[in-house]
Amino acid sequence: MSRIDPAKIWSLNYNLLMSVIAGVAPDIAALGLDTKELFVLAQVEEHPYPAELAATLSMPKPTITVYVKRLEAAGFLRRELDTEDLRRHRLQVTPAGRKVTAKGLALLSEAFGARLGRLSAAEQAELRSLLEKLS
Amino acid sequence: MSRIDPAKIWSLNYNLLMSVIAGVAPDIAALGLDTKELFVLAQVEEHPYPAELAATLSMPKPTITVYVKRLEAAGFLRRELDTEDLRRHRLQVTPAGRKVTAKGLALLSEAFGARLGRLSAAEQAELRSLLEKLS
DNA sequence: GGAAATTGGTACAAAATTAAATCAATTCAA
DNA sequence: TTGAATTGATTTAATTTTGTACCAATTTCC
Repeated sequence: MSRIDPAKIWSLNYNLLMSVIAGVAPDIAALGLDTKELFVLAQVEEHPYPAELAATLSMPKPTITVYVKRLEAAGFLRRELDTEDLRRHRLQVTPAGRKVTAKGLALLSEAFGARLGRLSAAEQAELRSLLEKLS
Repeated sequence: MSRIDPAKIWSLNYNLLMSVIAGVAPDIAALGLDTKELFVLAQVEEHPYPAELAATLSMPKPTITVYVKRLEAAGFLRRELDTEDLRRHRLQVTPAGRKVTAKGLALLSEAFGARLGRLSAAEQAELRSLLEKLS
């Protein structure tokens, strides 16, 4: 059995993810959202503070600032000062934001689902389980 | 059993890859290379033409032009007109380029290998096999 | 053959992203 | 307490990335 090179797996995986996202980017853009904005929006419920978003998405803080500002301007997000800690801005997804997130993720699911379709249900579950262990 | 949401898997996977690469980016930079340049360089042997690189890496052509120019200036790459088709520029990795690629990929392997270490050898092989089916 | 369409690559200008510096609020340590 | 250090977020300026338009070489199709 050939030795497994982690960089090889990483790159394989990376190219796969990028090709999928490049494929749906135009459709997501049609929702009035760019892909990075969708990623941010999709994580807000779980991570309602910019600093948390920056950490989980591995993005610089100023980048998050920019996306949040745009998402707010688009009416997908609301910002309010956190009463516990006045440095923090607690983010809230608006109903419109929730709707557009669902649509965007549906597009991504459709596209990536087409690839996943090459795997059996059991293999898909296995993949998810492996990735969760790595995360 | 819970229904598998492809977008969920995609995002999990994306955050994982980004966090790994963000972790090694400084070390790769210390080699005089940024991460995207490393990805380009690592694919040149397999895809020696800019247009091919753009396709496999899902990057716009002008982006490849920029990276190739920098890699050439750094002495990691050589460019020559293809004798078969004078529109194409065939790329060649130089010995210095080969060396720096190996170092960069080693860093990536080390970082991602640390994550993969959470999996058994059999699981790692399974992961690779699943990803190959998807690619 | 030779126009029309396609393909590979680049230049330039515009847009996106980020590093560095900054400010304000909180926490820590004495 | 209080002042030093840390943390959350933003601004500004610089760098990176990319869309658009373009040129040159090749291919297609009449």
